Amino acid sequence: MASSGRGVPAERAAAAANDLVEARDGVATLKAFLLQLDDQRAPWAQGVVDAVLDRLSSAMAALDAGGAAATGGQLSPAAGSGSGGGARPQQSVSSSGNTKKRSFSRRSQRPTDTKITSTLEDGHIWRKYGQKEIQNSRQPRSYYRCTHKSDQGCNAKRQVQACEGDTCKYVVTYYGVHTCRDPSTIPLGAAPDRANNLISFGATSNAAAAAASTGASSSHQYVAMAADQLSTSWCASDDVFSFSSSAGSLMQVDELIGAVVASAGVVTSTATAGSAGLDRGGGFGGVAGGSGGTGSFPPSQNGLGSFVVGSFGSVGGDDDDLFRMDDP
DNA sequence: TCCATTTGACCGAC
DNA sequence: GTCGGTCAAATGGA
Repeated sequence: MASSGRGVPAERAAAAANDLVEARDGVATLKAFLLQLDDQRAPWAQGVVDAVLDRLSSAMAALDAGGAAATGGQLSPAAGSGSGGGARPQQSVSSSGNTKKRSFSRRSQRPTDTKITSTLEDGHIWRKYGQKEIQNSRQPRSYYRCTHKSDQGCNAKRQVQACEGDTCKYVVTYYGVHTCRDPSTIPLGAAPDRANNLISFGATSNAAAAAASTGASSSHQYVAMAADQLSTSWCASDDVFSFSSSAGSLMQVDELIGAVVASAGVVTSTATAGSAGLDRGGGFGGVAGGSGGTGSFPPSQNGLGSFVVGSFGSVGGDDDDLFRMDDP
């Protein structure tokens, strides 16, 4: 990419790569800190951090690979399957003649989001296609794909597994993004596919919803404002990660956020509000299900109802990643 | 009859 | 060789 004619100049790509390295290191430090937390929300926070790490690694790999992505690399989790629907290579019959034999790629996707929730509803319609007993886990894992896979080629998937400690809660891992256009799940109508650089926090999420619902053209301003809050309000809230009592942690997180935002270029991204590309399925605090407003699903216990949408600048990615920031 | 779920088997990644 | 993700036939409900 960096060397491509239409891509970012090589020197800028190198600088972005360096920033990504720093951001990744910061997230790694943050993760190490989370491992020491004795808080019930720590696993959730770690999941968020892992998702961030995945995205950063993906972005770095994309930069490193340069134009390799065009050669069919596995850097883009959604691109491989994409809107083409049945991109999965299938061999209908093997040498044995068993019609059940087939070929498919596995683990080619990175999680686009991971969250812990008390309900399986997320505003999207899922179809279960498998369940599996997982090693070292008493809870089976269920596999879902978007019900619109067949008719619209939507390749969004999710995995659901009950929490070990609290079976009333579920660990939901999302893969890919919804490309479907179900009016019942995407109330805002058609919109650009890559409107994924939207960040909202706290009360600002209302503004996000409002901006989105109205298709506001000032999305850049909104993103800039939200990004600013990312480095300030977020870290100051006890409702998020419960960091504020730990001396030094705030600075660490602040640096991390700054690095992530700066490296990913969130503020300067070409976000467009009011997009169907926003993963409202994962967007618990968003406008899922048409119930309206923020925090409609599930109700946020602390009213924070915050989440992050976007792939931190969409460096080499086109996923609508969503990192929920409210209390699980 | 249609559609969603269940479940055993297949098969690629590790 | 093991594990886990996916397929597809079987099953059940509307």
